[in-house]
Amino acid sequence: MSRAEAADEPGDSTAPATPDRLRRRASRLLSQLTTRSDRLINDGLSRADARKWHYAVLASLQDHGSGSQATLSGRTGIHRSDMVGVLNELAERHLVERTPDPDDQRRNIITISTRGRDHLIRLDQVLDDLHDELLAPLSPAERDQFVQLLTRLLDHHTRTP
Amino acid sequence: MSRAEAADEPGDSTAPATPDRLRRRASRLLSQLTTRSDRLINDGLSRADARKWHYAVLASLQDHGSGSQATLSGRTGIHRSDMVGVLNELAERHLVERTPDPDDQRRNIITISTRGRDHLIRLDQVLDDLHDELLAPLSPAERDQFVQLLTRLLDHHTRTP
DNA sequence: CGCATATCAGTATGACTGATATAA
DNA sequence: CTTATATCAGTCCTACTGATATGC
Repeated sequence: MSRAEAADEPGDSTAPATPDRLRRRASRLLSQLTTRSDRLINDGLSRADARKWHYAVLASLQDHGSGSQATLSGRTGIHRSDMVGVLNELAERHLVERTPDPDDQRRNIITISTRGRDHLIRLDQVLDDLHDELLAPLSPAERDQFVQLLTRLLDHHTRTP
Repeated sequence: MSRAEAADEPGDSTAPATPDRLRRRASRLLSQLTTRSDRLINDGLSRADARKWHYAVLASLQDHGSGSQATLSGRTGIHRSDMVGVLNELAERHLVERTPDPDDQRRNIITISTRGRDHLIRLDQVLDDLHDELLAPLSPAERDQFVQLLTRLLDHHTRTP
């Protein structure tokens, strides 16, 4: 708890209260890091003819089974109105199938195809490598803790909007 | 519930090693958390007639002294072409002054005003509260570690693009 | 000349809003 | 009549690109 900057003079010429206060703001660190993270991931995935949304949908289908577009929207965090376009791209590549739900004519049931499963395996490998690059400076234990902290924060702000 | 989301029992042979692999990807956690963090910060700052860029520029001026727009751009991470508009907003509010550099006619020297210093103090208080909300689920020690991990990652990716 | 600076116009992206048709 | 779903059109924000005028 020893903060070496307890005494600062606001009217003084050049005496910062905290050295580099900008660099300590979690919100700024988050958004700047995310900008770079997103670029890294997007570039890497585009080399595999994919986007991060593709991965999210395919992984969700694989891990939690088929579902309507609204269901997938909730699972992946992709907005309902953006889901249409993502599924169009996935269907074009024959990675998912979109069939009308016989029980509810408003819904489509989205199913992952065999090709989709294969693709997902590749994307998981690509993402493993990319995350290795993203988290390069951290030890395995630190990576775990980082993910854990992020998860707790996100959960908190997801349930408490 | 309809039977559309029924196949979510991972009892088959291809059960995922980690349940919910989507939720473990640091890149996804980062971008989703940043979305919420940005919204929190933007909303809070807009109630104080400010944006996060305003804070970045004012804090940079206060902590590192006056400088050209290009200098500020480097310090704050705000893109050169966006700096113009930010400084227009700050100058409108008389929080900074933009004077031509006598030594180099291409440059403007940006200086924080007394009013700007006062405003910065307010913004720092606002941001303290907002970060308290942002980091609510974490203990003080965890917040420090979170900031530390983010800093190391960002530094790595800033110096190694 | 090449280079840096400030400025402006425009792009690409992502999250989102609002409206609509359809069906429950 | 109200709600849910899928879809479409368009908004707002942010980071960025490219071009230009000017001065070093």
